[in-house]
Amino acid sequence: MAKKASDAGGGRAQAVHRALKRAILDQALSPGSKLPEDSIGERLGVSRTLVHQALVRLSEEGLVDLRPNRGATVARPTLEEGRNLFLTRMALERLVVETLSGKLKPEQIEALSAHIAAEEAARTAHATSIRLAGEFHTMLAQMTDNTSLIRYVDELVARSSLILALYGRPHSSECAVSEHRDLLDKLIAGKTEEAAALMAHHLDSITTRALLPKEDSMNIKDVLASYAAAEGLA
Amino acid sequence: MAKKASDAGGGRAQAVHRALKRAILDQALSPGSKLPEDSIGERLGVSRTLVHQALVRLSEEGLVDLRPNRGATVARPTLEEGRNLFLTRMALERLVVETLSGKLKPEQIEALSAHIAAEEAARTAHATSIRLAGEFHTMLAQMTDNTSLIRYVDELVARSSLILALYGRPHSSECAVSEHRDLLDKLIAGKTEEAAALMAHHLDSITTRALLPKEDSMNIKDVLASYAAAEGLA
DNA sequence: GTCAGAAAAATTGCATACAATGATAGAACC
DNA sequence: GGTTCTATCATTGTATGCAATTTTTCTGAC
Repeated sequence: MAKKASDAGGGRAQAVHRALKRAILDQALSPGSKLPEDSIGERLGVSRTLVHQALVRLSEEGLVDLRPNRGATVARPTLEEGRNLFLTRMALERLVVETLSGKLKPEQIEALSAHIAAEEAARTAHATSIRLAGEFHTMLAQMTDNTSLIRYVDELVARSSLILALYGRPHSSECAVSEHRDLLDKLIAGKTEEAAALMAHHLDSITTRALLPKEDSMNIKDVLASYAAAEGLA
Repeated sequence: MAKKASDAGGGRAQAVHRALKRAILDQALSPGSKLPEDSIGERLGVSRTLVHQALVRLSEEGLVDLRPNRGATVARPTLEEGRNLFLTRMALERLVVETLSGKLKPEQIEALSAHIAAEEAARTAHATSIRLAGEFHTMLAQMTDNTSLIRYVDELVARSSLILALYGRPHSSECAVSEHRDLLDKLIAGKTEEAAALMAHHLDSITTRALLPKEDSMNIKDVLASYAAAEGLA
């Protein structure tokens, strides 16, 4: 008989890692949330050991802040980190585009096309929209067959989701879907430079569209600051 | 009182990770070597738990091959992985160069210059030569203040060392030192494109110079294959 | 009411212990 | 002699337990 479904794809350690990662990216755990090892372990039915390992790994991936002896929290990347992250993404995804341009196989084109359709269908659901948009980029990376490239793009896309969740405007990812389709067209046609430019523009517009603090994500200090100013205080 | 020197820079878990990483990169542990958890733990004076965590982490970084329930070995990257890895490096280090060009501060220039001098001094010692050459690239990355970029370049440089150790010709890194100095000059002068081109050429020449199997690293099958061909067999 | 200090609780870091999986060696059989 | 089955051993994967550190709560003074 097969192993338990929850173990799919590796040991339980990896399962815990995936579960937490998924929870963070789905914003079920919002940035800044505390992540106590034993309550997580209890909830997931594993020991603290495995949760600890998963948290360490997530902190290496930048999804979790881990301060020694003081516990883990869901990461709250700064705007500066966000901008740097998108710069790195751009460098890597340019390589993805260059690698793939004119070399996509029919079934790959099929899969990408289907995914874009799914993105269009999910345009209203904000959270899944972000997820699907990210998955498009990881799909592209996957097709390069370059393991380090795949890993890094995956990580950066995941962190990007976190950043978009933190700083993104409500409807910032809507326009991106058409850009995905345009990009795919250029890739199929083998127009490498145009595709690369499109990818650069795509990521740049995500950055500039999103990387401005949205109103309701301001912290208490910021909120009070404006009231204080209005009253001539502090 | 300060902590024990061996703990410097984080918990013991990280100390174990650094120790193993260093041992691998120094080729004290050669590619393919078995890495049993308890003997390592005994030797380092820590429990298997920490060794296990370090090995998992190293496997994520590509320095260790970890097969479930079958133990860890020092990674033996394939030539294909090596080529892909250098492609990824090129994409990222181009970003490093673009970020740094014309913006190096005097003390940074000083540090880089001193490092290049050290490389020249160590030209005879093959192992340290590889290490110093790598450190030059990680120093550059560090100066970008882009944390994801730093992390990925660090990782790729480390893996590159492994690959050079496996496939590099005995004296393949000698010429690279002068290229480092040329690159620094272009960076200081702010000639971004020239610097980027130089970096590309630098990495490319490392690749083509090194990524051909050296004679004594061929495995039995390969060795026999050439004999078989010479005799008109198989 | 607030502030400082101390005791208690909660939480992490690590080691040890146990269970499960794979490797190895020996015996039985062909 | 070689092959297969089995029993033993070695090694990993995970849980539990203990010590250390941090946070919280309680107490008492001002």
